This record gives sequence, C-alpha cells and structure tokens, in this order.
Amino acid sequence: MARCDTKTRILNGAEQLFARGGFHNTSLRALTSLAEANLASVNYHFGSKDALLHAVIERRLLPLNQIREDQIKQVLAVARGNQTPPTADALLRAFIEPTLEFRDSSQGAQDFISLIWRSLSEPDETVRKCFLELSLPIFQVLFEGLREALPQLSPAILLTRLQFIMGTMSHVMCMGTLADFNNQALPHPLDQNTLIEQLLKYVLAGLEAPE
Amino acid sequence: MARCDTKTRILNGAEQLFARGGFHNTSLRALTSLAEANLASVNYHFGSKDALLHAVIERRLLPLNQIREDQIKQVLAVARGNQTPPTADALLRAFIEPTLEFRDSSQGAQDFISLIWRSLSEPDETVRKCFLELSLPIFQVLFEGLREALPQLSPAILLTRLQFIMGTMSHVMCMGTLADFNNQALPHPLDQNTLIEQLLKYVLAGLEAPE
DNA sequence: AAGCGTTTCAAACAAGTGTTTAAATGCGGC
DNA sequence: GCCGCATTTAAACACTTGTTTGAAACGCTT
Repeated sequence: MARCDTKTRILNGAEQLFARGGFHNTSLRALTSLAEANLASVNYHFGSKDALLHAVIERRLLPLNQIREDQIKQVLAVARGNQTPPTADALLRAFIEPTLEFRDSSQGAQDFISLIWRSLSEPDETVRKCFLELSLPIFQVLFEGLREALPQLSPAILLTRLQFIMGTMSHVMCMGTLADFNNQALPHPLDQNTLIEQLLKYVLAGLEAPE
Repeated sequence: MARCDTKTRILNGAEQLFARGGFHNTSLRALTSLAEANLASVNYHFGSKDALLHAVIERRLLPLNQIREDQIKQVLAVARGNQTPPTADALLRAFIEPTLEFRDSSQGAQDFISLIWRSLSEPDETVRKCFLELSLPIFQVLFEGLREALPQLSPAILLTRLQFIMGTMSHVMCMGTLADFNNQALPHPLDQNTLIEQLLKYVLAGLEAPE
C-alpha cells in the first residue's frame, strides 16, 4: 500500500475493500492489515467504522457532484442564452460523461463508483443513505432540466424513466455481471468510448420514446 | 409465521430475511427465531447455511425459468410457422411478463425476485453464482431469439444492450430506490400494469435504436 | 536534553457468528 | 407396552467482529 498519511492509507484501503467485498463484509482487521496500520487506528482517526464510511464517500463525492452540477447548469445557461430548450442529449451527457471519466481516472475512483452505485440496490441502507443525501440536489437539477427538454412527457413518466436510467447506469457502473454468459467467443467488452456512446444511445432512446 | 413443515417454515423465513437484509447479514438465530424453529434445525435439515440458500433459490427459480423458456420457445415456434422472424417486442414480453406476474403473485415471490436480481450487482458472489447457473440457458435462448428478431444489430452490440436491459430490469425488480427523491408530490409509483408497459417501452426503444 | 502532545501499539473486551454434540422428545408399528 | 426412528432441544464449541484501554514510541519545541 502506497506510503502516505496513515489516515489516507486507511481511506484508500477502505475504498478498495468496501467496494470489492461490501461494507459489512470487510473487517477492520483486513482493512488495517492492507493499509499497514494498527487495528485501533481506525477508531483513533475516524471514531468508528461507520464514520470511516462517511469519510470515504465524502472525499470523492463532493468534488464529483460539483463537476456534474456545473456541467448541467452550463448546458441550461447556454440553452437559455439561445432562447431554446436544452436537449436531453446534452443534459444526460453532462451527467454521465463526468461520471465515467472520473471512474476511469484511477483504480480507486473505479472502486468508489461501484461502491456507491451498487448501494442503490442493496438491502442495507448504510451506504445508500450517505450517497443519496449528497446527491439529491444533482438529481433535482437534472430532473428539472429534463422537464424543459421533454415537455411532452408527464412528470410521472419522466420520473419513472429517470429511474430506469439510474438502473441502467448502476448496472454499467458495477459491471462484471453476465461475464459468464460471455465466454462463448462474443467480443464483449467494448472499449470504453463505444460503451459510453452505446449507453447514451440506449438511454436516450428509452427516455425519448413516445409516451 | 404460518404453521407448516419446519423445513418449509425455514425456507419461507430465509427467503424473507435473505431478501430484506442480505444473505450474509441474516443470522441463523434471527432466522430460526422468525421460523419458530430451533437453531440447529437449519443444519439438520439443510446441512449448512449455504445449502439453505441453494434450496431457497431452486425452489422458486426452477419453475419460473421453465415458464419463461416455454413462452419464449412458443414465440419462436409461432414465428417459424408464419415464416417471419419473431419480434423483439414479443420476445421481451415473453421474458418480462412472467417475471413480473410471478413477482406480484405473493409476498414471498416478491422477496425472492429482489433477492436474485439484486445479486447481479452484489460484490459477494454467493447468490449470483447460484442464480446464473440456473438461468444461463434462458439467457441463451433469449439472446438467440433476439438475434433473429434484430439481424441488423451486430452480436456485440446486441449483447451489450441485453446487459443494459438486465440492468434496467434488475433496478425495477429491487426498486424502492429513489423513493426519497419522490417525496415532493410526484405521483409515482405508477400502478403495476402501466409500470410494465413503461418498462417494455423503455427497454424496447433502447434495444431497437439504430446502431 | 527535557517535556509535551500526537500517534502507534499489543492486548483484552463483550458480543455475535455458523456449526456440532449429546441428550430429550415425539410418534408410528409391532 | 415398548422399541426404533426422525425430529427437536439446550448447551457448548471455536472463531470473528468492532471497540476500548493504557502503555510505549515518536516528533517537535523550548
């Protein structure tokens, strides 16, 4: 484990183990051993295992959400300048592209992304609560933007489809799923860029389908 | 807990607790207490906690998969009789409708469905392995059918989109997700029938989008 | 070098886990 | 009645969990 602060060594190790094995299934002993820290150091630096999770999530999510919010608001501003409604394509891109770019920026980021997106379908709410608390503002902005872009859709339908989109994204973010189904010489996985394009195409088609 | 065989009382309780709290996070003590059975009875009747999980999954999944396979094969047979390719709509319906109908047939079935669909994005592979082992044949049949229905799509793209669809479905099956996002007087949740129709519309539009 | 606050350490704690054991119970056939 | 089998029971097993403790080690200023 890379040499730096004990505190950030713990954060890095926690990110990795929480993502790969789940929050409840990673023990502080495994974590401190990976982070080359003493067992008690987690409680010393963070107070508890739960508080550590919050720290892990906030460290990455606050900056990422800032970027996404900026991008979405910029799309809205440009549209307003042009006196035209924003396009759903531009809005979804502003939301998805930073997410995928961030995910592919480092191994830790990838672990982090699958940690939080997986939490959407987990029975345990420990991670999800922390994730949603920090992300509801973004979802709000995105939703309002899409209402302008697709005024022909009723709010209920739009919200439902937004949930479908979150489901699709969540799946892509965690991936690895049907890998076994894939062992018969099918050329998956696509490279990242075409995967992004495919994802956007799929999601946009579903979103813009006639009601 | 309803009075019947100790064995099936355990199965019912396990289904509920595994689904609502996760496999690793439900203790045999909580389970046997809910099922009004002795702690040791799980090991007596099933051998181990893992073997119990297998029993829980097989009990429901074998019949469900049989129904779905029959329906898909019937669509293919009809198409062959008409000398026309099957439609993607009919194929997806044959896969999705029995799943949702089964899910809504009882509380236990609903628990079961979210248990197995959630496993697709879980880090722990205990449930997923068991689920995929029993379901790969269905996915095969569905995939081959869709190849006939959408010959213009390359196999790689088709497979990718099928994965997107599984992600969307998985999300719908587990649900409850953005409920918090929903508390501002938006009329979600839609009733079951329109949810099915919306899901099919969304999924079909994404599947049939130009490559 | 001495002192002081921060950080690390090994050890112990109480609580919870799946599994095993051996005795007790229930119940049908002879 | 009584044997024999299947089932249930309480207790204990060995192990892992998150957290706490008090002493040791460190790094810095004076």
